[in-house]
Amino acid sequence: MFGGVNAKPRAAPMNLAPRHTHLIDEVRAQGPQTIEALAERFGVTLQTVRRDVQRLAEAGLLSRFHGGVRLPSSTTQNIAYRQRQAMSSEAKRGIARAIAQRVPNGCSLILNIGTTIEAVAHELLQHRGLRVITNNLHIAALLSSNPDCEVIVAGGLVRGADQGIVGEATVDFMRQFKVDIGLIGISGIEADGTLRDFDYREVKVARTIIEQSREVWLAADQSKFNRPAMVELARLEEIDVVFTDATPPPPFAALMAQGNVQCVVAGDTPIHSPENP
Amino acid sequence: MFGGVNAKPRAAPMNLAPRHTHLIDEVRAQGPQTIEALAERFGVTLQTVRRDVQRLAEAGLLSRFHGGVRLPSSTTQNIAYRQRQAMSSEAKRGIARAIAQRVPNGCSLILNIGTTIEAVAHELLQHRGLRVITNNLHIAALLSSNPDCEVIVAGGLVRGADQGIVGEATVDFMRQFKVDIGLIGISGIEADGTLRDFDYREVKVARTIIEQSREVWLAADQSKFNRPAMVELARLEEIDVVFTDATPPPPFAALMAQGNVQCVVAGDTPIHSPENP
DNA sequence: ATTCTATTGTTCGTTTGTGTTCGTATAGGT
DNA sequence: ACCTATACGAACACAAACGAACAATAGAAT
Repeated sequence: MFGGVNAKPRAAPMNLAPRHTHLIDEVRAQGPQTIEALAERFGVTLQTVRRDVQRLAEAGLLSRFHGGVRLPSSTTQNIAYRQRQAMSSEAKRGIARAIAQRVPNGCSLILNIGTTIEAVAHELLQHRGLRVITNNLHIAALLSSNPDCEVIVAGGLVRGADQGIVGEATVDFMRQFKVDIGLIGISGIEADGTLRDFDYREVKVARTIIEQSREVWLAADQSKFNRPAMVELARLEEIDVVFTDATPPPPFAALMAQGNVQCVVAGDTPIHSPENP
Repeated sequence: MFGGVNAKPRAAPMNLAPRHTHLIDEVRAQGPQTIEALAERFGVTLQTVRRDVQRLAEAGLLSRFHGGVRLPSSTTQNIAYRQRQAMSSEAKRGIARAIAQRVPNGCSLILNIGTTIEAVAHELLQHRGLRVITNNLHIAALLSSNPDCEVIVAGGLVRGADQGIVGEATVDFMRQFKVDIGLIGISGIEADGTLRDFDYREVKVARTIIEQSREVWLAADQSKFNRPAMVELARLEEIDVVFTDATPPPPFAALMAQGNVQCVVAGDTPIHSPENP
């Protein structure tokens, strides 16, 4: 044909070539890379790398800067605002990290409602072979983006306030499973050693989690100690490990010791890696 | 020389040829393969491999790129899903609006997986007194922000690609309920009147939805007609109303009439409000 | 036996990916 | 603020891969 003016039909639905996936892997593994380094790494032209990078950036998989690329800020996933909000608290993040470090790869977990627990889920994104059961929609959506994590969401009524799943059906559903670690958040711990929450439907779920877990961990920042709440959930003695961000006030140290409850204060504890962090 | 050594038991419309299975095994074992390598491996021409690969890719069993194929990775599927979500959004919205207009306030619904169904959920945000059961995380999160809507999410395994919930547990959970309207999406409707999908786990859920609904509505844009898919889900006669965005091609009008299936084409139909709009 | 259908091979026009060149935009130093 | 080295993106050329159409073949249905 002669130099006809071809109306370009617009290349829309492209699939990823193998080099594209390797390119992402490279950036994931090595951190930010220059275009030149990538070109040499794959034995192609600079222009070719630029084209690759442009597409990947358009798809939101990479973030480019003058001269190179890096991973997009905080792993691209469309996390809800309240989730970022949850992550923004330094104390929560510290607790979350302390917990995540002690979760071995390949184990089974139950995670329940609460912004602290959501922070933990975020820290678990890099773990491998986890099997997670949760009654928190945010956590389910977040962790299902980890291809190496099997996520099971509990059925039941969705609470509008925090997208938590509660109710009888949820309890029934949870009873089908038995996991290595049950991780729960809480509204308040009173001085008599009772754990309490506000929503009795959520309390029933938490109780079930305790029953169905071989080991029970509690995440509770310092504001929870001596905070009153309506419904009794459990007693401190039923917990195996408490994670918090500051040494608890007087009555609680004794209570924990007496109940044989281990207490981990995020930040100031030595980290002896469990199996394979 | 192609010695068709294997006697095929049945020449069903869309079954897996033996080479297809081997082809997937090969990719599973060896990783990404070029079309040329596969052609040589099986002693057939490039074009034949392309045809095989095209089918398998449509079924979601493989992911193809220029020059070859690989196993579909969860990131790949995720991208594909977002592209689908962005695609033909105008048609989807039209269908969604037509459906939402016919959903009376205060009724109970089941919504399943699919981008079109998600669009419907969007249009239902202003309805009041709905009770919605869904196995789609996006829909659950979306509708739970409507304070006047009771959302029940089904339990089960979360599929990474589209945050759909599938599996045995999901089916069991769904069986607890009986609703006014079951609304399902679909991958393809063949000319013989069978509704088909790609993921058999999702098919089981859809079947259950049909069983547990007093009335079954189907949302299917025009691209779904005559689109082949692997797993049979149901027959057209089991549907009460089909919602689409353009008059279906010839064979389907007759099929619907014969099966006593009402067909609503979004946009060109008069809207007689059902009970209370 | 014949007819029909599904699958494969063949051909050819079109699309896509890559390398090359060149004018423009950007970052960093003086 | 200026200047310069370097990165960037558009345009073109070429080869490989792709998909549609047609012909050939084997197996099943009649």
